[in-house]
Amino acid sequence: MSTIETSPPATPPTTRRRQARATATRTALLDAALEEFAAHGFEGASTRAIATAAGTHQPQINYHFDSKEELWKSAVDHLFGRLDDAVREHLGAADPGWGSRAGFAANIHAFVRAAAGLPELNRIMVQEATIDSERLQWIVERHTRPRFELVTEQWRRLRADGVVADIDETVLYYSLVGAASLAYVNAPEARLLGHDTLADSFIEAHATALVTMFLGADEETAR
Amino acid sequence: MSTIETSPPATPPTTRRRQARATATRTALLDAALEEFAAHGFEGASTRAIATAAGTHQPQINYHFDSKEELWKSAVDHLFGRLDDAVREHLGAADPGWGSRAGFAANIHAFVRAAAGLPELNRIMVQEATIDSERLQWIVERHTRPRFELVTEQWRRLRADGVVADIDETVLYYSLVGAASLAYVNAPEARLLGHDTLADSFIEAHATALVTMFLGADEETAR
DNA sequence: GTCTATAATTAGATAGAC
DNA sequence: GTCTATCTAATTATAGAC
Repeated sequence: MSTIETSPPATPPTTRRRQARATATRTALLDAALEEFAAHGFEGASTRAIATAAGTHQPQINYHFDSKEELWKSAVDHLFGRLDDAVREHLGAADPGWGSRAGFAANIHAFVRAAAGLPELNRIMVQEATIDSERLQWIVERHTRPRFELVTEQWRRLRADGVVADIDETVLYYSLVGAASLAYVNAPEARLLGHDTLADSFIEAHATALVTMFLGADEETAR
Repeated sequence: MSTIETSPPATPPTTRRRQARATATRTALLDAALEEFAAHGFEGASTRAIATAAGTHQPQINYHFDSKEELWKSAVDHLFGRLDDAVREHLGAADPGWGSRAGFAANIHAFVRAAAGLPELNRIMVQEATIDSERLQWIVERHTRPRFELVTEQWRRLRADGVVADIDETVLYYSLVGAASLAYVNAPEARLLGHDTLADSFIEAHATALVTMFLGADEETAR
């Protein structure tokens, strides 16, 4: 029927436009919240400042997210989604998986580049992980634990097969994540020291160096 | 003269006791401030909570330190002093210096152990380094830059001599500091994941692993 | 759904008694 | 030097007009 291309009488254009506007407000609030939470921590961030940065007013936060805490959770979920997207993008179509030295190396490379592009993620993580709280418990069960289990499990296998160095998997996890993220978490500090850690040349040198240090020289290449 | 062992008339015991009490209050406030600032960041920390944790009242902070900002600076100075003490202690009497592989290794080992014992230090650093501010500029010029210059200068020399891997010194600095500190900064998170990163066994395995990864296997030992 | 106005709480800092 | 009481400003959340 030809009524398909006309707007349904039950939902007039004004409603649709209002919904689109509401979605835009929500998105703007999420983006602004990420920056504020990353810069000042949950308790130090101001909902007024977030709303102003999003170009709207402070009560909109309670309308769209109920509370400051729910806004934070939504922002963190959104951020981990972007991390997964970025890692997948950097891995490319031919994802080699984690089960070999080359696969683990590709994932380190992709994670370093993703971490550089999303400094807010590790800034929020490091600010929340310093003290036990309901928020930390929420983020650990929802986001950290699955990733921790994946990396440590794969390292354990490679280690058992003698492919990588004889290093405890928890030691490996925190050393690797710390080595991969601090240069971007502390980018403002590095800039004051005279170094641009967000430059492509730094990121590439960093990723390559980490693969060499954590996995050793590639014997395939050495032959 | 025998008057030496009697208390001087100009400074009666009550004054001395009051001064001792004041020093105790100052110290208690500094210790409490370190925990609060490390846990919640500068803006999230409450001077009321700090005073209560120190067993005194909130106006004492303004009396002893003028402002919240001055309290923070005093706490950070105190903390870096403790870091230097801890590193010196872990190095022991026979400090080999930085100028050789063994010396660099000894300093990595000592820094890991010191970082594990002072998690507040890297927590405060990572919270301040995420955004440019007057506090960040203060801490960089006063504490970070001298340490950054020392480490990168020594690495540059060892690298030029072919003693260590061909890795940029800024890449090395942030990878090393990040790898050495995250397990202790994020100790509450690790505990929720079921791992005690503050245990001696973890610290020792961690320090040994970092030396191997960043400096390669010791050829002296390999012979 | 968005706005203004405001309630209720908490923040850092100050005044003044002792 | 330490305390109680309080000031001013900022916080999150809510009420109600439009």
